[in-house]
Amino acid sequence: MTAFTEKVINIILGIPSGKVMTYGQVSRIAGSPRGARQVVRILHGMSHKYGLPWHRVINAKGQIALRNDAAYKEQITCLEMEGVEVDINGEIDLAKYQWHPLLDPLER
DNA sequence: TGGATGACCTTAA
DNA sequence: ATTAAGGCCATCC
Repeated sequence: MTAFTEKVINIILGIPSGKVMTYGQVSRIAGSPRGARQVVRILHGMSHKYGLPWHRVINAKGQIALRNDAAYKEQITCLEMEGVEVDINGEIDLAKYQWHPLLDPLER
């Protein structure tokens, strides 16, 4: 387990209900500008074991990155249950629901 | 065009 | 076999 992974996990765990974050944002805060894919990997692979709120992490477009899988619908259900308005196409209003963890010098 | 993004695939322990 | 870390490149705007 690397510091990067821990950071990512910590960030994800820090996302409150009703809020979401993007891969790029998480990866940037974690310290890797190009590490979005690792965030993806961590979510996909480790969330299952660690019980991370993977459903609160979406892509930078404000949409569900998943396809029409069961997980896709599951994520929408979870998000709506938390109060996040999810469009029929899986689009989420980042302006309202994107979570800003701390003051990030790297972000923005 | 160029830059940012990514729900994977591969290798290592 | 399982679990974790790492990355480069195609795709979209």
